[in-house]
This record gives sequence, structure tokens and C-alpha cells, in this order.
Amino acid sequence: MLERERHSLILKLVEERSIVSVGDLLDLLGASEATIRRDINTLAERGEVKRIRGGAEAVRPRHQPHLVGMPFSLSQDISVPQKRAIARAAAELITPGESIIINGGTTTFALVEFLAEHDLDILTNSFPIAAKLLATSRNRITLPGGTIFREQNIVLSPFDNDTIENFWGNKLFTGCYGLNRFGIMEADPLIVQAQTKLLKRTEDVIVMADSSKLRQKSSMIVTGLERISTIVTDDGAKPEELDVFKAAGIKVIVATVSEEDGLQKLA
Amino acid sequence: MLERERHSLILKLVEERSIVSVGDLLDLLGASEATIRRDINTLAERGEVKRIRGGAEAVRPRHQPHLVGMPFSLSQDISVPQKRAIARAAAELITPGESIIINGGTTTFALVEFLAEHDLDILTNSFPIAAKLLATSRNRITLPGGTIFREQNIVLSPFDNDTIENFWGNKLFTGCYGLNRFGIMEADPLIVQAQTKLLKRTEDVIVMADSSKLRQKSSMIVTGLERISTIVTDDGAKPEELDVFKAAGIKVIVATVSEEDGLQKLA
DNA sequence: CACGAATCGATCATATACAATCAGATGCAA
DNA sequence: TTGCATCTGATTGTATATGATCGATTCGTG
Repeated sequence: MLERERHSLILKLVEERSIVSVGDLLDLLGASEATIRRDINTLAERGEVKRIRGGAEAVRPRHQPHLVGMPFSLSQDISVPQKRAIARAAAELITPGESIIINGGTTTFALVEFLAEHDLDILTNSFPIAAKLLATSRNRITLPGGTIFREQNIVLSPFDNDTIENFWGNKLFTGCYGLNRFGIMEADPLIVQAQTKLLKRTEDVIVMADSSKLRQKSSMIVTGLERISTIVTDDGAKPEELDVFKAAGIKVIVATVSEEDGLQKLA
Repeated sequence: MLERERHSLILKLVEERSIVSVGDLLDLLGASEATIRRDINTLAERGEVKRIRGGAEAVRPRHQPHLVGMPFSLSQDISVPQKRAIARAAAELITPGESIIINGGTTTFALVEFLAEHDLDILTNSFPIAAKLLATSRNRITLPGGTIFREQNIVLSPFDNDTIENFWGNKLFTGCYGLNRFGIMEADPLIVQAQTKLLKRTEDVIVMADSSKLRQKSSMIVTGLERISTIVTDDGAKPEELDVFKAAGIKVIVATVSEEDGLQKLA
């Protein structure tokens, strides 16, 4: 691997995770410790990363405008391994050539990584998901029309006259704020509105919810359990927590979080 | 294998992978190391690739860290100073709080830079323009629904039922393939279609066309001169070339290309 | 404060990439 | 064909990058 490649990969990782350890890079780059240190130091001299003991850190100030493409600045970093495991399992539900809908959110964002090789028709209301799909895959991407809401990073039309009405997806992949016996719960009315629109445009609803979501309650019910066909969660879920869903006839998939999920995938 | 073949193959590979090592090329070209180095150096002298230790790299920055999908791969780099000067002048036509439409294209993309401080309602069919606006400004951004066409980087709905119908812009900013006494000309049917839709949603049409466009002809007329209210071009345009537009009652603005326009703006 | 563990920078031998050079191969024109 | 120009591949010496080692420093913990 060329020096330049290592440098860009390090920058990419630092950008995604805002911090990387020398140890992580050791595995990911396949270079020696000395070389990695040298790389980090070089990048630090150039001001592209900040050198910290044991690794490198993003240099970007906290208040930088929202990053397009990877912009869930806050929640992006929580439960990453769980989310990746769930995303991997969820991606296996997809059959080639199919038409799917992806609702915006950090969990569904993780799905994109596993869609690189697919040949799908994808509708998503998430700007970052569309951006990443555009950059990393050859899938056909459709956006509903509307205003981009910055906080949620979704495109939502205030009008009835919505392109979304012309789309039909075999499956809808969605995250949630909370998931329990009442169904899918959300905390933001805008997200409820967006999700409700998507629910009308598909048959199978696949909810991607890491185990923490099963203990999370909120004030708004998007839809009841009867509308859900599959739930993908991680092995942090207690079996008894899942019974209520199984009893409702929902297929429950428990993804095993592997070592590797903690590390970002290489180019 | 001929020198020319090697060169184009190298360029293709660099384009695809954004970086190639001499070793890779060794296998792929079946030429000797010395020849490959010479090839790379030749291409580097011509500015078509960047020479790096161990291989070659794409001239265009390897990955725009925050902006996904900004890939006007070819035309992005031509007439940059002219485009910036035009964009600066065009931005001055905008009044605060206004509602505008920006058609996709490299010239209009340059406009975004000058919109950072504005507070506008912006509709654009260009994914990269939306992405950059999202990242660098606080304007309200609306997208028409539809499929993202990768080559043109625009969102276009194949349906009548289009969110775009709910938008009205005071001004439409558009580039063009060619501009002459027949009006706005384009070379790509998809772009004609997109542009036609936008033309219906505004009153003032502002065409941003660097002077080379005034000598460019093509096969498809998007609209005649009567629909154009303002043309912004650069000082490379000959005065007599502009007479036909002035005679049609169009306001013609000639932007002066300054030193500074040649330099990319720093982050 | 003291201890071990992790991380660091420096050093050095090795590996790799480089430009320069030259001889042979190839293409083209007379 | 000969002669000329150009391209190509091998070789060489040099510059640079890499990885292993080692002592010094820092960190976390008791």
C-alpha cells in the first residue's frame, strides 16, 4: 500500500470516527507501528489531524457546519458495532434487483455500506443516505421531493403532490426511537410525518432497532406491531423482550455483534 | 502495446481508483517499470495525473472530505476563473429573503460559494449543489423529487406528479451548453427536460454563460431569447457577440475576471 | 509514590522507488 | 535495404521509506 493511500485512509477513518488508535490502524493498514506513527506525525505536521497519545484525532472544530454525507454528528458514534451488525443482517433480507425504501436515520445509514454491490431501486428520504449511495454504489436512487430539514437530514414534502406517490417498495427499512408492544415510537413529529408517508408505499416493514431501543419509550406512535413484518436487533436484547414481537407474528432476527463491527470496513 | 494505449489506460485507472501504484500498472500494462515511470512522468508533466511516490494519483482531490457526490469529473476544471467571476456577478442580482431556482451545472455550482451568507429559499435539481448548500449555508433548500441521474448529477422526476409544481422562484439561474440567437441550447435530452420543467416555475431567467458558450452550437433548443431576462458572461466575450442579446431586450452583464478568481477559495 | 504497561522517538539495517544511462528493438523515411 | 529517430527494458547508484529494536517517557493503577 502506498504512503498516499495510507494517508487518505487514515484521514477517512479519523473523519468518520473522529478518533483512531494506532492499534486499529495497525490492523487496517497492514503496516508496521513505526510507519503508522510516521504517517500520523506527517499528517499532524500538515495540520490534517491532531496527534494524540495512542492515535490521531480529528482536527475539525466542534461547531463546523453539518457534514453532508456523514452528518449525524451526535448519534453517529453510539452503538456503532450494534448498528453495523444489524445492518449486515438486514442487508441479507434483500434480494437482487428489488425495489426498497430506506427511511433516514443512523441505523439505516449503516445499511448503505452493505449495499455497495447491489443492483437495487432505492427510494430514501435521507439526504446523507442518498449521498453515500451515490458515491459508493451503482444502485438507482430516487428522492422524494421536498424541503431538506437540516436537523433530521431528511427530505420532506409539505405538499400532497409528492413524487413519493409514484414509488412502490417491496420492503421498507426503518429505524426508530423506541420499539415496544405499542409499535414503532418516535420523538420528532417531522420524522413521524416522513415515516408515515413511507409506510404507505410498501408492504413489508423491516424495523432495525438496536437492543437499547427496546427499552425506550416516547410519546408518538407511528404504527402498531401489526404493520411490522420483521425486526432486526442485536444480541444485547434479552429473549423475553422479544417475546411480545414474536407473539404478534413478527419475524425477529438477532444479529451477532462481531469483533469486526467495531472497525470500519476498508476500501 | 502503444504508448498512447498505455497512457489512456493509466488515465482510466487513475480515474477509477483515484490512485494506482507502479506495481499495479506493471501487471496491467505488461510494460517494464522504467516505461511505466516514464509514462507517469509524461502524464504528470501534462498535468493529467499527479506524480506520487510509488505511483500516480488523480489530479482532482482524492476525496472531498465532506461533500459527497460532487463529481463533475470532466468539466469541473475548465474556465474556473470565468465561472467564478460570473457567479460573483450573478449572486449580486439576488435580493435577501428571495426565492430562487438553481439549475444544475458547473457554472451554477460556482454560484453556491457566493450564497453562503444569504437567507434564501432555494430549489435546485442538482444533487451536488444541494449538498454544498446544505454544508456551507443556512439557506432553505428544496429538492424536486425523482431519480438521481449520475452522469448529470440531477434529480429528475419521470412523473407529472412532481413536487416542483409547488414551487415558485423569482429567478431561475441556469447555465447552458450554448447560447446564441436561437436561445439556450443543450446537448443532453435529460438536461433539456429538467431545464424545461424549471422554466415553468419562474419569471426571470438568468443565464450564466462564460464567453466560450457564445460560440457553441448544438442540436436542441431549450427556449428562445424572448424568455431570457438577463445574461451574465465574462469579459472574454466580444462586444459584437452580445449585440444580438441586447437587441432582444436582454440585460447583459459582463463580469470582469479578477486575479483572485483563478485561485480556489480556501476552506 | 512506585510499579508495570503502553506509547513514544531515535537509530539502523533492509527494502523499495527513483532518475540517469545505455544498449537493443522498433518504426519510419529515403 | 540503410540511416535516423524514438521507444523500450535492463542496470546502476542514490534517495527515500520501512520495519525491528531499544531506551526513554508517559499513563494508569494500586
